[in-house]
Amino acid sequence: MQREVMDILKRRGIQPSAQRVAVAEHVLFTDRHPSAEEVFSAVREGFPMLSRATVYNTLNLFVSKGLLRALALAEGRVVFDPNISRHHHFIDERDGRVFDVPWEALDVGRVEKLKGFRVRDYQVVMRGRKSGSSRPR
Amino acid sequence: MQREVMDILKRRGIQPSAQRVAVAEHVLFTDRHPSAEEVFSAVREGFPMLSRATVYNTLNLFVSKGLLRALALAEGRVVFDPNISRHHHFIDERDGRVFDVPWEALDVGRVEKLKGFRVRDYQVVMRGRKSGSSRPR
DNA sequence: GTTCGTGCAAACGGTTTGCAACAAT
DNA sequence: ATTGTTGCAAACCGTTTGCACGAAC
Repeated sequence: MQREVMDILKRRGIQPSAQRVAVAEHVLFTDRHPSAEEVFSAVREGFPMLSRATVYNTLNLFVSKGLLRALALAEGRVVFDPNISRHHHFIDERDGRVFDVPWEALDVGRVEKLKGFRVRDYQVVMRGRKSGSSRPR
Repeated sequence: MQREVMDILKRRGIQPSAQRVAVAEHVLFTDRHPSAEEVFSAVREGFPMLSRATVYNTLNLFVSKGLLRALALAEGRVVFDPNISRHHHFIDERDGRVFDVPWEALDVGRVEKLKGFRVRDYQVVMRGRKSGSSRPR
């Protein structure tokens, strides 16, 4: 695992320090859209010598290297999404949790033909309540 | 104009103080999606005895009364949109400006049928470059 | 005189930056 | 020696809050 993560980092031109690998392990393989603070406390449990600044620096580094996307969907907090491919997002209005919605699950038409705008990227942002299992982890 | 704004506020159960009317005049009839800071400096030019806290309180009051929508589209700042009806948004990646895109300009299908999500509201968020007039105001 | 709105400054939460220490090359 | 990475604390920015004053009913 460590090995694999180190390779991913190197492939993007990121020097794989111990802290960066630890952060990567927690953020690259999740579908939970963690905030910087969540990453910080989670990683620190198994890695106490880790500072908040390093987490922020590392996450921003990953974003700039294309390993993560930063999402500013809800106000006041940015969350990170390791899913780089096109997809949509659903936000649970109760607790602010963010869920990925597959690109093929929705049909969006006429975006490319919009007059006056050169659309480089787009997504549908939905808000509502997740139905089914009331509070899964 | 003042008269008209006062009526709008009263109709929503908001006591129309001088500051609230001044803020309303600047934010209710614009398509520019101003931030709180922008509202503050703009309104203060014609109304110097106005504090930042009052602007924030007033904008939040307007949101809670349904006169405005708060949008957290770009990170680090919330902007306010007096357009309450359904519409989409386009964000110019050069300068972060936000534009409304009419609801009918796009086709979005299969949102209501999404398994596992009860979608109460949604919009398409697009990013790219505004074409045509390079820097309109 | 009670309620409501305001201004001010302080507090706040999330994020960034400056800097000195340290590790790796 | 140079370069790059970390931790710490301070700075920072947008926003909220506590409080006392003042206006309106």
